Amino acid sequence: MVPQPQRVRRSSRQRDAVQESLAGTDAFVSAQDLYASMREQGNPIGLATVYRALQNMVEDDEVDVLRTDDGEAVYRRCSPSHHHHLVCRRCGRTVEVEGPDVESWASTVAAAHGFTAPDHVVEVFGTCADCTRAEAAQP
Amino acid sequence: MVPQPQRVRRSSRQRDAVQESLAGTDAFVSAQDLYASMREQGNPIGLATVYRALQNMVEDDEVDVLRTDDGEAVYRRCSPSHHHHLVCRRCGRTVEVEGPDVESWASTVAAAHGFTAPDHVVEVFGTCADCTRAEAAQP
DNA sequence: GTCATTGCAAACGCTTTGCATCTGT
DNA sequence: ACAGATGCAAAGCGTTTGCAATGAC
Repeated sequence: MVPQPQRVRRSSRQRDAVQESLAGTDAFVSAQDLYASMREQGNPIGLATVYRALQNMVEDDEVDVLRTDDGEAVYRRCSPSHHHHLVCRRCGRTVEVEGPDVESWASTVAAAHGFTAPDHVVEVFGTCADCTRAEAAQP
Repeated sequence: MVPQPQRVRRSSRQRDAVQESLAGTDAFVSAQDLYASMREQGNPIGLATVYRALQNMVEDDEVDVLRTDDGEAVYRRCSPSHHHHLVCRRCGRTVEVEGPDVESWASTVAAAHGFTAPDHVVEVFGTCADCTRAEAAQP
């Protein structure tokens, strides 16, 4: 495995703004959402710049990215170590969780079928406490 | 929960062809791939029809669908019961696996954070035996 | 001065939709 | 005959890219 050359990154107002915006939430947000909210807050930025900043952060393992069922990419700042997510299907709030059991289960299953270099994606969806309450009040 | 009205489906040459095409493989394939391979095999069909047929099958729980990292939807015929997938990242070959441990882990984690109605997505990726051999021969 | 970054608009690729036509029942 | 299915082309939508201008170091 190559240590990957890690391109030089210059800092800039826009890049910092994206990071800050991402730091301000616990939810997975799309590039479009970020773009819109940054503009609303009087923070001029180009859509392409948002995408490029996010791409860079993904490369640098500063954010997690996953695809929604309708194909949109959503991003979230994350801790650098391996982990999984518990995502509220209503409000998008996210909790990082660890699952040592899952890790071993995944590699066992892979090995049992002759698969090597196992990797896995585990996302748990649910309705968070607040939203469960909200749904009970107004279904 | 509503028993879902389950729309009427008429049979047709094209629809049957899509089903048959899906039945012939163990891999997750995209709508575009299906479209291309069906045409190659002298089976005229419209791209929109492929998409519509696949949508119907997903609604009827006849196929699984998931998104690749680049946002393409890929489909695979599946057994009706709950299960997870072990997918070869090289050739797309797929094995359905069960993971009772994972099920319980997911609901435990959800409950621990006050989340209700847990659901989860677990996909294990790896390189299958054949592809591991192929990679060793030609990296 | 050099080279990464930005913004815009155009290009892309996958997917969906409108609509007239065809077809299964 | 009625309602669903088809094909084509056009539209949608999120994302990427070309390119000239700008800004960091």
